This record gives sequence, structure tokens and C-alpha cells, in this order.
Amino acid sequence: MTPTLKDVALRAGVSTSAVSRTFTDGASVSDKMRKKVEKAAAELGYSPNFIARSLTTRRTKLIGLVSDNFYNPVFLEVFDRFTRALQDCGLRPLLVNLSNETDPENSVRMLQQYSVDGVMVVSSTLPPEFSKAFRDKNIPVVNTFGRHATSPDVHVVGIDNVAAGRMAARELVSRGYKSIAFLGGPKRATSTLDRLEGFRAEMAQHPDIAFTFSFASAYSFQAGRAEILRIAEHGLAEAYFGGDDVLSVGILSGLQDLGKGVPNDVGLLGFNNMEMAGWENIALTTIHQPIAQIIASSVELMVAMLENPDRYPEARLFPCHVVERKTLRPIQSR
Amino acid sequence: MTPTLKDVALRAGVSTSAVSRTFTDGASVSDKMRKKVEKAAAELGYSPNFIARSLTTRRTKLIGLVSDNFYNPVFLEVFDRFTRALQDCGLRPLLVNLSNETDPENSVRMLQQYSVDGVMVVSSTLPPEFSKAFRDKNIPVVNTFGRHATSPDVHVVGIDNVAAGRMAARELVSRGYKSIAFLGGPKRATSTLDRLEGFRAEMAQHPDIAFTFSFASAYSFQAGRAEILRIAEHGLAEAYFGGDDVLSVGILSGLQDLGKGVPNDVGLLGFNNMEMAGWENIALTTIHQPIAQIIASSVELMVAMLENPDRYPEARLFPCHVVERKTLRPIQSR
DNA sequence: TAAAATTTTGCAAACTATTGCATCCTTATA
DNA sequence: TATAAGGATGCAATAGTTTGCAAAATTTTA
Repeated sequence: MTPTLKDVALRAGVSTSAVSRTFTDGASVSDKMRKKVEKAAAELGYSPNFIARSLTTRRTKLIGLVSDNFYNPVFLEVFDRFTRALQDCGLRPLLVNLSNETDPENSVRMLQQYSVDGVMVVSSTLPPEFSKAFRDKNIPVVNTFGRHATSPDVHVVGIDNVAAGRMAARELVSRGYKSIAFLGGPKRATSTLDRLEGFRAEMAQHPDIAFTFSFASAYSFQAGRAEILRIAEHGLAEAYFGGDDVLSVGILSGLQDLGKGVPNDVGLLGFNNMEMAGWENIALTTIHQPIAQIIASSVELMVAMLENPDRYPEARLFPCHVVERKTLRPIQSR
Repeated sequence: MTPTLKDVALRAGVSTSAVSRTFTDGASVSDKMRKKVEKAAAELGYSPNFIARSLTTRRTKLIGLVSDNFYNPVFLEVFDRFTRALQDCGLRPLLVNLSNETDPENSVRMLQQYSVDGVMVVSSTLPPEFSKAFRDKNIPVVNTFGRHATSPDVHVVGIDNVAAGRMAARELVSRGYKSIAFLGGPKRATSTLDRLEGFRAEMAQHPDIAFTFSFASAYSFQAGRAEILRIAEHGLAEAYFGGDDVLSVGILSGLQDLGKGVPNDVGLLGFNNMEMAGWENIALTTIHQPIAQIIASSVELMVAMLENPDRYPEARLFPCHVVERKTLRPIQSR
């Protein structure tokens, strides 16, 4: 049905090699030949079949985009940016939803069957074995939003969660709150654990300030809300660092139900700076994670790995910053 | 690097056809042969290369998932459900972001180059030419959330927007509001136009009730907020039907700034029933669009088209229903 | 047990492209 | 103008699989 190389060659009265060469850049073809071939191709509406091409070039330009998080609003931005950035490099995202998959084997096999050139593991909750499973099959992999380790086995790009935790604590301290709590995401998420570590380290510098912590059952509105309501039974802290923004909006909602004013009765600091955090009826003060930079860097790294698959693994970490809105009281000068 | 058919054949001491056949179901292979081949394959860690296979079978099992909407929270659910449903049928979504693409040609060519088996156009705002461009190249296409026409050229699954508009008007009327407004999405979106048509038709039945309408510049929080603030300068209606939920949350926020109580001063009805509409601090009364059913049906239809590409086009429309929360006052019995 | 029917197997030709090598054609150099 | 150098072209092999056809092996039937 759709025309092939051969059809074009026939119509132009040239060899198939000639046609192939006019469609692969850097190949040696005379102007006259190119004109002739392009004319025939245009008349037939031909364009080269990437799949067949990949058989000999061993490049499909397919990139597996695997994630287990399809319900956090920041992922809208994540998917948008990833797809565009990949498209701009002539790469195509093959989407893989890991939501109810615990074993890397299946995904690895599947992506191998499609001969993807590389895979981006986009998750802050997936265990590192996932990324390693790809690397072990010699598939280039970058773990975006992954956990930074002192000696990474696998390319990681994201933020330093320990530093982010420290930043959060410092921020709350600077506002003069005298009892401060960490209300993290699920305990199994390494991102939460790392942030807690940093948070705790910073709080250790301030023995005069009461410090407590707990975990919500998920990074979700309902989990945040439920947890703050539970905590309230035993007494609230003066300020909370919420595991992420949707969790924090849940906390906000719980606080509202409890009749607590924010930021005067209780302060709240979120994490991520998702779009809705900036909505006027939410106005969450939060720590911005530089998603645009992280994703741009992730695909740059992927492109570099396609050039040189044996690249020495690195961790690319981007700094966060707090964006001031209305859920934290002003900085107190002592 | 990765083992091929030939490697397995060699190790098992059989022909490549035999190996191929043990991996394609329905093919004729003796038990003994199958055992032998499976053993060799397992030892080498072989699994068939889909790309090479597709060359002869003319089936890639790749489905283009094209959308231009990466910033509406309902699309989280949409992507999650689509990827899972496709995966369950052994199909793979190739994601295409159309956000800054106006010409179908590029997308068609690109997806043709990857020999996708079909494409799902997932959008309520894309012009119908997009879907038709695929059909014209004989690529099976279903337009999810597309516009229903009396004689569709292309398979459409979604809702009847005219009926939804009528339902919205009826709902607001039933609450006894005496001046009612339609505050739609961007005027170029056919979904908005269709809903307006239904809304207006229903309002025509109630000449005693004041009816006005206007359009926000986008389906977004800021657009909704800006529009309601603009309208307020000339006086507010008693109740609004917002183009979609995020628009409606914007309206809600604007109303709040204006010091208007909802639902007592002003009523608000949303559309979509996105997850956050149910959050306690939003509690938006809204019209639920049966996304789960729409998507399940879309991929069922796609699977059917893969069997029979010449299937006569149909429109599959699902009914909506209103979900009661806190932005509309109770039904008034006259 | 022999012939017929059926199932299993392998050969070789696809599928759509790329590419190393050899040949042919140009152009530049002396 | 003859020769060298370089660029353009085509042939044929190759990538990893499937599949129609014929041959071989097995099972059924009489």
C-alpha cells in the first residue's frame, strides 16, 4: 500500500541504494540524482520506514518512558516536557505504565523486544533495581527524579533530597516557629526518607525547637488530610513541612476543618511547586523543584549516552528554592 | 549482543522456522520440538524481536496516542487508563505531543514511519481534519472525546456535548436560579460550542429566566478567574455553568475574591468531575464524564478495527450525570 | 502391514531498508 | 592531453523474523 524504497527506485530509474542515500544525511549523492529521487519520492508520497531502517542501523530512536506515577499533577508537566524534548531530538517516547508492576523483568523484556535505544525511568519511588535491570541488559538508562547515591551505578538526574529537607527545616526555623513537624509521604519512598534525614539534621542544630515527624500513607490529598486530622487529636505543631504539594493541600483542607488559620495558627510548607500551588485560593508556600531543568538535562544525558553507551555514570543534581506565597508567616528577625 | 532466532536454532539444532513457530501461537510444532526450542531459548535468554517480526507480519502492535492537552488534570486519569488498557491488549502506546503542532501532516508522516497499527486521537479541541488525515492514509483511527456528528467519517467515542449542555441548564433551572449563565471554554473548542447549543436550547424553554453566555480564553484556572472578575464589573448572574472543572475552580476563586458566597450568593456547576473536584476544600458540584467507560470502549473499538479496518464508522456516546457537592443550592420544589 | 491422511519440519523467498566494496564517471593536476 | 584523485553509483550481502510450499515423519485407517 504505502510506497517503498523499491517503488521510488523503479520510478526514478535508479538503484535502491541511490534512493536510500538521498534519505540518509551525510551520504554521497550528486545534486542531479537527489533531484530525480526527490521528485519520484514526492510523487509517490514516500518516506522511509524507520522500523525497517532500524534493522540495519540498530537504532530505532524509540525511548522507553517508564513511570509508576500517573496521579500527581506535576506529572502533567513532566509528560509534556519529556515528550517535547524527546521529539525535538528526533526521539519517540514509548510509554510504559508500571502502576501495578513489581517485577522489572517484564518491562525489560518488553522494551527489549521493541529494541528501544534507551529508557528513562521517571520516578522518585521506584526501587533502584528497576533502573539497574535495564543497565544490566546494556540498555542506556537515566533515572529521572531518582535517588542520588554517593557512587551511582546508573545515571541519575534530580535534586538532592537531603539538602531539600535541610532547606525546608531552615525555612521553618527562620519563621520563628517553636514546634516544627515533618509530615512526609509514604515511608517506603526513598525521597521522603532522604528529606527527613536532612530535615532532622538541621533540626538537631536547634535543640530549643520541638521536632516531630510522621508519614502519610501516600502522596495524596486524602492521605495528607487524614494524617493531619489524626495528629490533631494529640495536639498540633506550629508548622509543618508536607511531603509534597498534593499532600499539603490535603493538610490545608484538614486544618481548615479544624478551624485553624493558616499561616497564623499553623504554618505549612509544601514541596514541588505544582501549578495549583499558585492558584489564588490555595496559595501554598512551597519548595520549587526545577522540573524544566531536570527534564532538559535528562534528555541531554540520554542523547549523550546514545553516542557513548559506556559513559561513566553521574548524578546531576539541581538546587531547589522556596517560593513565597501565603501559608507561612513572614521571616522573624530575632 | 542479544541472541537472535538463529542463535537459538543453532543451539537447539533445528531450523529457524521451527524456532519461529514455537514463538508464534497457532503454529504447528510437536511437543518434543517445542521443549527443545524453549530450553535453548531460556538458556540464551531469547525473546523475539517485535520490530523484525513486524516487517513480515505487517503488525507492529504500536498505537499512536496523540493529544494536544497535557495540562488538564483529567488527563492524568486519561493517560493512566489508556496505557493500561492498551498494555492489557498487548499494544504499546507511542506518545505524540501535539501542543504546538497545527498541521496534521507531520504527525501522520511520523506515525506512518513507525508503522503504527492505529492511532487514538485524544482531544476535544483538535479539529476533525486531524483524525481524517490518518484515516485518509488508511491508518485505523478513533477519536476519543471527539465531536459527535450525525454522520461521522471517523470513529468517535465520547459524550453527547449537546445533551450535556442541556443537562447542565436543566440542573441549574431545577435549583430555582432566576438568572443563569454559560461560561464556556475557548470559543474555538467544538466541545464548548456544542454544550452551548444544548444549554441554549434548554434555556429557550424558560423565557422567564435570564440567560447570558461568554467564553474564557482557555480551559484554565486563570482564564476562568479572569473571566468571572471581568463579568462582575457589569453584574453577576445567580448561577454559572463553567466550561470544565479547572475553569470552574478559577471561577470559584474569583467569586471568593469578590466576597460572594457559594452556593448562596452564586451557584456554580462544573464539568468533568476531575479528582480535585471532590477535595473537601473545593467540593465542586459537577457533571461527571464517564472517562473509564469512554477509554475502555475506545480501545475495544481500536482492537476491533485492527481485525477489520473497513469497519463502518460509528459514534459511541456515553451518558453523563451530575454529582452533587457543595456549589449548588438544593433543588427547589415549586 | 501397507496405503492414506495428517502433522511436523526445513528450505528459501519475502518484508524494507543500509552499507562495504568495486566500478564508473568527473574533475583537478601536471 | 594523460593521469591521478575523488566523488557518485550499483551490486549484493545483511539485519531478524515469518510463511508458502514441498519433503519427511508420524498417525490413522482398512
